[in-house]
Amino acid sequence: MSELAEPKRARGRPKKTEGERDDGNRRQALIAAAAQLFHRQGYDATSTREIAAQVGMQPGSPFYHFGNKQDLLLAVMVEGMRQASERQRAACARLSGDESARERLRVLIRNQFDVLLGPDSDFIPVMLYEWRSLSAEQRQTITQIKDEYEAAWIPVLQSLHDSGQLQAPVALARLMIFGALNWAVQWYQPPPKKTAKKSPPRASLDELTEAALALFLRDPT
Amino acid sequence: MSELAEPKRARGRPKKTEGERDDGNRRQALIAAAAQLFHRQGYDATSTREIAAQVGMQPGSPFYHFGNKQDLLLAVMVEGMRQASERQRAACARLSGDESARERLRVLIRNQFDVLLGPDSDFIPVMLYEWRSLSAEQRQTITQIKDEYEAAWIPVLQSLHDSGQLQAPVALARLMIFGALNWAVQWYQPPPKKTAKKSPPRASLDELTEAALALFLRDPT
DNA sequence: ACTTTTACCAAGCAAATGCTTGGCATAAAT
DNA sequence: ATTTATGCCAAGCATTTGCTTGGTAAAAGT
Repeated sequence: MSELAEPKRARGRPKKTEGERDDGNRRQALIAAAAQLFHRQGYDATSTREIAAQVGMQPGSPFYHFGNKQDLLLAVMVEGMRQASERQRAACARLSGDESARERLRVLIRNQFDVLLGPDSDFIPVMLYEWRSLSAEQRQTITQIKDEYEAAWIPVLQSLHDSGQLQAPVALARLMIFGALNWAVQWYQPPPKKTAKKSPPRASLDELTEAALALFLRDPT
Repeated sequence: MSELAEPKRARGRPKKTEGERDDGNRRQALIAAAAQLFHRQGYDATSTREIAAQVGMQPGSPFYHFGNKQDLLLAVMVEGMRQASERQRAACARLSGDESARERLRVLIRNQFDVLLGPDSDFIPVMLYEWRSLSAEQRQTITQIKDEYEAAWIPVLQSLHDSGQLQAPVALARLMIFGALNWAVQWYQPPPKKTAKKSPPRASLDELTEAALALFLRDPT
């Protein structure tokens, strides 16, 4: 029956003296598992036991890495914003510099869809739809990061507004555009790779991006 | 001390023989209280005890009116959709008939903002942001009602698309427009009545409506 | 006057959940 | 070789939570 001699996972990793080599990848595994489950079921509907089981831990073990469940949620969101910001920076850096404002908006929107709907993107949806579960000061923490992320949109929108391609006031336009994009989490289903018959036509992220541009922007002059 | 002779609330209402006169207004009180608390704190974060206390009941009493907590949530959503549909019907009926498509969209958007952000409008936000907590068949129930509600938008959008005022494909445009509007629940704060100094300028629902129209539509040639 | 129905209270149960505590095995540090 | 720090297990505690059950006061029906 009970063979207590399984090839147990390596235990007892010490502190890392030489520059964070191979640091807490168990902690990262917890964050990833939590992101997935929080996304699928919601924060309150997901127990810490479930998260522990997903990474092969015992029910109490996650609390070695995180003081409480809320801290784990915050970690998911911070990790998500870190990834999103990095991607956005990279995507913008890929622009040669003299692109049109319309083109720069296209890049921002496409990146947002990627972060929201792409593969392994559970983090940002969790941030968008579970942030009521944070404490007041935790909320302040991620609000700060989020504002920084969204700041990159303002000059682009302002430029489009000045050239007449965007008519609504910039502040409200930004909020509504984010709404239109973020809401996609609620309805988007990725197109099947092997196109089965009878499946309703589903749009790709590129098609979504074009539709969004067509919805928000007028023709340049 | 314990005076057990308080003027206890009338109890023992029988079945209504004559056409539903004064029917279950305690049940309605429960639905309203649940809507408010679900809206403020979320479904999972609100206990049935809290709802009971809000209407002056004992912890177990709500289960006389509703079989379980999920049924109460469903009742909130159904009630919300009933109100929203009725308002939308009334607003559309108020149109003289030969209005422009743009004008008809304005009415729809304005009504949506009313339902989302107006006073005593906790029902629809609950429906939008808590429907993960429903069972599969409950979800089907409100999906049906919601589709009916949203159906009124399609001919208007189609007409705008045909006339070139709306460029994006109608199906995607509808989803994105609803996203832009529904997302307002996350950020909108009504403008203060007595305009205190130092308060950031906050838009009225009319201003939101105009901004939305300016964002989505082009000039009608 | 009587029965029945309605709407609720009083009390509590069983399960789930967040979190704690003490200990142990492994690996790094000395 | 010894010590120390780390990462996790095993077990459980305390609270919360959805929900149940038996009883009961008041109104409606007869």
